[in-house]
Amino acid sequence: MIDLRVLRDNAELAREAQRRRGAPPELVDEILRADESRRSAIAAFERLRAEQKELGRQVASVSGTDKEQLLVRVREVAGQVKSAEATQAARKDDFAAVMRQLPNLASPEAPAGGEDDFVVLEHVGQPRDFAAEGFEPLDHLELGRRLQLFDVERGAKVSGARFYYLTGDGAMLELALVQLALQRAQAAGFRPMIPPALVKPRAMDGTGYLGQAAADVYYLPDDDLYLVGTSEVPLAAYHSDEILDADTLPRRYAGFSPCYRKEAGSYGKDTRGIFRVHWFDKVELFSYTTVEESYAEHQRLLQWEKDWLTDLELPFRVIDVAAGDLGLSAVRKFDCEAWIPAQGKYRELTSTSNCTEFQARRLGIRGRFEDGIRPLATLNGTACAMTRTIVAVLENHQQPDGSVSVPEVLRPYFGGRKTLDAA
RNA sequence: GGAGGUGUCGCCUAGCCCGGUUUAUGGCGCCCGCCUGCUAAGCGGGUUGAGGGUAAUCCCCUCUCGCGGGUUCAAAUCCCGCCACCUCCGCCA
Repeated sequence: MIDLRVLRDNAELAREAQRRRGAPPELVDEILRADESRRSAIAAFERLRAEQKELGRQVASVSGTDKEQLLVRVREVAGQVKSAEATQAARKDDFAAVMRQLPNLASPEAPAGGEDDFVVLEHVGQPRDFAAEGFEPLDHLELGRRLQLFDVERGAKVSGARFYYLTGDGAMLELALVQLALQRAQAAGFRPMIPPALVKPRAMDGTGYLGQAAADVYYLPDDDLYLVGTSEVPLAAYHSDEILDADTLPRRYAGFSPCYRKEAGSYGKDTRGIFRVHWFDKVELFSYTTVEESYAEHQRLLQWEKDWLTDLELPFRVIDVAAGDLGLSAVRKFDCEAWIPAQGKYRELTSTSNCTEFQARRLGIRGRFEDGIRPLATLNGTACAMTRTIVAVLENHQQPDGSVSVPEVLRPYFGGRKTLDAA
């Protein structure tokens, strides 16, 4: 069951954190009230249940008129137990329902404010000066057309807007990125995983995606299954309802899966090319550790992402996402945004979140420590989201003749080729 | 999709037909002790797990026999639904 001691002890802190992310602080009070009535209902039920049990023992050991008399009393208690049990169950449900609405508490270190209040932590690499090189950069769609790397027209014909086919070297480029990302992740201690992309409601809700992000999620009503928007979901649910021994921590996984997103509310945004699509493939990093360790682990995930983008020779910046833009589950989030020349902007390529105990509580993921059993912390981070990485690689590594130079680290996957050229 | 079978405390297993001291039997493993040059063997004891109460590693309570309902004063045991696994058939990559 959910441990509320921290929330009780830090009710003021919790209210403050709620305010910071724009959620109603009354929710904290509501939760504490629901918790109280749940507790008293449970206590009442347990008292009656104990009495019933004791009477039952007596019934079993007597016979004749004594038994008949006892049974009268025992039936009465049984009735009370039944209603107390129902009350208790209802109070538990009430509590669980109100508890689910509570977002994770934003870290005090996260910048205050909303979507636009992020803080830029650093810039890595220099955007190319195309003017100095004497040519105007093409956007990824134009490059993709010339090199026949993907086909958005036929994607739309077959599946609708925001779908695409990766073709030829484009398909090979994705597989190269997958292969390299998984290899590097494995070398860094992450166990490669290919998880299911359809999950039950529990997994989706437990990771926090049925809250404010629910509109973005594909659902199959006939089967009561959701299409995941990231393999974070099956990787988090992997250890649901398990107790992991402390000496097996941290557990690190790298999942490769398709990701499905409705992109509701983004009509008209990023409609060109494959920058924003309803489906893409992604390698995702995921860690289970302790809350105390989670902050250092978060930095490690960020460092992994920075090294990856650096090795792909992409210029990028790192931002510290503001409290109001964290989503339900994260206490802190860092995004790496790569420079996209044709847009003249930095755009999100990777994102890493520390969810502390939020997902672990909802999914029943606990650790066994010397001083007892506690929820773990979960963290996730993008290793490589294929379409956006392809966009960034194409645009940043394009050459005046419309070809694209292959980053050094990817060349082994192209038989040593140094460029992608028109067929 | 169809038919049949199975699901018990870390693992194996008894109990289920015939509901009641089941706080679930036994073995393995594990822990403690004895014995023994050492080790093994042997002997004795302990050992389901989770949640909660409490200052508390004492103690107490609740839940726990795949999950959820039902019947009953009482369910591992009877009834219904669901899930997972196994075997066979069908279909299929």
